[in-house]
Amino acid sequence: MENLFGDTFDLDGEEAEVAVFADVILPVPIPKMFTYRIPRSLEKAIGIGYRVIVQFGRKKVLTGIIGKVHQKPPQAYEAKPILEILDEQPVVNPLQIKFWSWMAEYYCCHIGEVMNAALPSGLKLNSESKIQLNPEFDQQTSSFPIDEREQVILDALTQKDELAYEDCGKLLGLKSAHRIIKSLVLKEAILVYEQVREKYSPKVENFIRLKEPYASSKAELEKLFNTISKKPKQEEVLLKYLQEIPVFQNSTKNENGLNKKVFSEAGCSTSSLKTLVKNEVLEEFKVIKSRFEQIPSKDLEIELAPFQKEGLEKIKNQFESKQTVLLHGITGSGKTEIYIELIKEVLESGSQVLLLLPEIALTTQIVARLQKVFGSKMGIFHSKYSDNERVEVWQGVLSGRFSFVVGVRSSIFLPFDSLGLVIIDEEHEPSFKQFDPAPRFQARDAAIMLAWLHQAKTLLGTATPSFESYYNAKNQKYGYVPLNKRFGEAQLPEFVMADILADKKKNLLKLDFTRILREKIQEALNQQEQVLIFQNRRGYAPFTSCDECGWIPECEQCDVSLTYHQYSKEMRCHYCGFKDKVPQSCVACGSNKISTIGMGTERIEESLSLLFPEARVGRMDLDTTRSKYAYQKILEDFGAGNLDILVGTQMITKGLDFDKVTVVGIVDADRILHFPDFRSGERAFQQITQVAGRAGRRNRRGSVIIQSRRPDHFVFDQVFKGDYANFYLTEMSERQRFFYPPFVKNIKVTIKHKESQIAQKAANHLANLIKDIQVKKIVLGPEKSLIGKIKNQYLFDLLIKLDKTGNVPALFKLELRRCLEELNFQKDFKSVRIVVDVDPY
DNA sequence: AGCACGCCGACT
DNA sequence: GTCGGCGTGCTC
Repeated sequence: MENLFGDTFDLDGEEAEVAVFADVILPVPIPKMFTYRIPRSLEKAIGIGYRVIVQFGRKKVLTGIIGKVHQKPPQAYEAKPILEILDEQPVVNPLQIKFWSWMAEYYCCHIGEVMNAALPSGLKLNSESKIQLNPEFDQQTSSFPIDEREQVILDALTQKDELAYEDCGKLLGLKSAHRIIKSLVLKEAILVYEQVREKYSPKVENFIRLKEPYASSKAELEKLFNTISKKPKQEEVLLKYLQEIPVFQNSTKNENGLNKKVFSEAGCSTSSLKTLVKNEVLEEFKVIKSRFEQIPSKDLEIELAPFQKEGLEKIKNQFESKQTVLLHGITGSGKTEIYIELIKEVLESGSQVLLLLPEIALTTQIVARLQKVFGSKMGIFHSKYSDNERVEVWQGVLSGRFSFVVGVRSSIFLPFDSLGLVIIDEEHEPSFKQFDPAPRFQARDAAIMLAWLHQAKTLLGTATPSFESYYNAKNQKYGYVPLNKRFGEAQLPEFVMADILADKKKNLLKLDFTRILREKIQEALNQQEQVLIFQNRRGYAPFTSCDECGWIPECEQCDVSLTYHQYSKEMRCHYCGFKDKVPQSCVACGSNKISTIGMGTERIEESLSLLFPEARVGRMDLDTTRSKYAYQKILEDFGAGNLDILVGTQMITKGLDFDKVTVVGIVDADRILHFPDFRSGERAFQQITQVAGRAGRRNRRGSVIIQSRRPDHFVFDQVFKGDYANFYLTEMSERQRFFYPPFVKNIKVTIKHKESQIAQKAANHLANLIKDIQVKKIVLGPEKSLIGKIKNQYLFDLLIKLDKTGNVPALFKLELRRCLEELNFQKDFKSVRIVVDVDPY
């Protein structure tokens, strides 16, 4: 109750009659939180970050997260109650809610979408609509007639207590049983309800132990052996147990028991085991096991080279005044050792550490190395992890089991509460940017924000900084620490340009390989050394075409040709997932001369086998590393010397240290260079430098052979000299002249509709609305998207180049939201979908 | 997004 | 009539 001054006061010493409300974040793309009423019974046990179950809409039940607790009743509607609280402790902390809100605002999406990306789906609950018989219902006395199909449902419900909504349709052979169910509900014959199920299930293993009195009395045990001596199978089981668990030496050993699978592995009879359990000699019990092994940490002393020590000190110095530091260390300069030292120090101070790695680097040596140092306090967050594994990492961070996490892009969402340091390794990697779905965030930038929220430091490490980061370092926004020496005085490789066109003219180009590259490979093979061949993935998608007329199978719903998937032997659309059989004859001319051309790497692999029949050639790309451990296996093979040549995409450039690699070849550098994108120069520099870094580490000088049609391009020269700074300056003047990032902020808006005309009109209209926003900017387009149609939706793009100064971007985004609302308000454009991508790639 | 509701054409 | 296809509007 409120008095005149707005104060609350107690009635008879009881608690004030003020209802408590919660703003709940729900996984729906609606730009707000939803206010629910907290029932009295739950008031004490609720706060920010708890998962709750609420009803949303007519019937659907959803998991949400409490974003705010307050006492302001909503004006326009009656708040529904929270149905249930799922947790004893919050699974999300207030800092995370702040982080989510920031992300939604910055990347122009909804907080529900952020939550969707942040929570492992094992923590999200789904509800399923079910029906059951209404206990009040009696068909005899009911005044409603039940028709034939309704009877089918009712009969089914006498067999089973409940039926899933979807199954009712199947039962009747209908697409949807909606009408029937509705009618039955109206007749009060059935009840509809929502069933929620927890998705996460802990890993449970069965254990066996000896029961009393045998466990504590030798005499009893001897008696037992006498009685079962005629049953050799049972005796064997018992002996196996006693052999593994010396019961009388240590009674706790028996308490903990023996994993049941030990018996089956030892070939003991499982039925005898069962009998012993039944006869109460042994007992079976369940133990919840972590999905992650316990690994002891060895406090390995790592001796830093003097230049690394110096680098470390510089980083720490710069952290005094700067939140973020860019560590620009050439390949082989030993950034990992520096990370380890820093991580150790921060962990000792009691704070948490997050190390972000690009996806493809996560399966490599660096992780194994870190694990040796940090053991079980290090959590790994993988993109190939199952749902259950993700939930366990999440809970591990929550419980404090993991104070240090190494992970991919999405690990910025883990429930850290006291980060002290965030490291982003390979900071320049474009894979830190999420394209689809929303939130379309750049994990590096988001991590810097996250660190700021924690008042933590951020270290960006790379051999080839992104221009954005280097620019920030130059402008004193970030600290900057260069590391120019290679560990162990390893030499820079020798660079050789191979002119594709010149060789072609002289007929020296064989199966895409120039003479010089072939010679270098042969040399290496003769010396028992290894070779890496790099092929860019872009532009080498596998496809199928007709040899007679050139027909290429295309997706019916999208503007792209179908790609050939070797492992499943089918044609697939990358954009909508459409699948088709590999065509046996040409649809256009009927010819049966259809050929399928695989990935670029596949072709290169074949060519190499033909050119060097004695060499053992391996391949590593998306196709060959689809399974969880395939990646490691190929690398192990190569590392052990079971392969002479390894062909691969980007993957082979990540964190590999193979001493025996002396030759690195880039088959087609032009594909990297001439990509229609303002970042293509930057990318080319980065990729070539990274690939080159794999050549000749320790004591041998390696060679890097680059094949190109334009060997005189200035990028190559700059890469050879390792002259990043100069290359940066050249490119940056271009970017400044043509208004590219980092001089402006790019925002891409994509307009989608299933009718080309409407999409175009809407795009034009939106462009005009945006042009009217009163900030400094350039609006380009609308233009048909690179891929004009996806999933039967026509796409048009707008690109906004925005002044970055002050609060212009924030202001603009606010106005942009208004424009989008205004557009969708017009009745012609009601079903137009719009996607906003801030800082697109 | 997901789901209901309502309107409409097609087919028994 | 009844099925199922879509467009539209709403969700605390």
